[in-house]
Amino acid sequence: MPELPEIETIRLSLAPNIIGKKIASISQFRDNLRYSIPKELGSICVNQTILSVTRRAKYLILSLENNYNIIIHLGMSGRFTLNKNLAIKKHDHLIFSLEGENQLVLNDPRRFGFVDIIAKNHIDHHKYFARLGIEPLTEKFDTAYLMPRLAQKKVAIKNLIMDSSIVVGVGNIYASESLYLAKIHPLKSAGSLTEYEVGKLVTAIKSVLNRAIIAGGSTLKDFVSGNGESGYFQNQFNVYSKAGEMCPACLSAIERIVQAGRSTFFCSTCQE
DNA sequence: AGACGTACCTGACCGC
DNA sequence: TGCGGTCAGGTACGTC
Repeated sequence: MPELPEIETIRLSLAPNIIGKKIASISQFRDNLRYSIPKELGSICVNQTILSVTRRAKYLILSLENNYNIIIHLGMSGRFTLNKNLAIKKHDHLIFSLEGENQLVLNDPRRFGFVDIIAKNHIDHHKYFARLGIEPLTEKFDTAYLMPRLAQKKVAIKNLIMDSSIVVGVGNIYASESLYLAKIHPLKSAGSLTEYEVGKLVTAIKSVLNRAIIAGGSTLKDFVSGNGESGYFQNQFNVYSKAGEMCPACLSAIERIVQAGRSTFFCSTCQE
């Protein structure tokens, strides 16, 4: 499900409703998602107030007053929503009951997501965070940053922009959409891009991600914000999931190929 | 090192 | 109606 814009959408929708709220209790319905859920989750979180909700890459981070962070990754199919004491649904794995009647519910059918607890001052050294590249929506992500990291690389540019050790948050949807916008062929080797092309790519990534956040993310099947609302950026896709349909610019048929086991969509006329 | 493939898991969809 | 195959937004790890 979620790439950077979807996680950011969840963060924006949850923040005003959970910051300052105390976690009254935790209900846990299984021991593990992709990885084990820490046994000390309850003892660390209960009776703690949530001070902030931030995002790093595709991780949601709930900071507690005791200097611990709850780390949540939604994998491919996770939802993290604020509900009012509804009945427990299939694939609800973890419920944070807040003071009052609201509950934060983690629901994840495929269980590719995971949850961890990290002491605040250790987060950058944690194994999930230590090797992460920079955030694409910061000023530091620019041609000067990216150019030397592409140099000499034979890997296809599509795979490279999905490499979280270089730049985080660009998943399979937004990789295809960004390359289309930059008019760069997804199979092109990263090291062969000119400085001009790298500049266009940087601009395209920022533009696609920002527009997706404004649209509340992309709902392909089941994405919803923290308030349960669908996104609508999927209506603005130019190429993703549109094999055989017409390129909006040149009317050629959009093609689908497979790279590193993932579908890539592009226009071979516009993206040379 | 880098380029792959595989594993993790459920559900939706398609053709037969 | 059911069965088998394919595909799906992500990440870590193993192997050449």
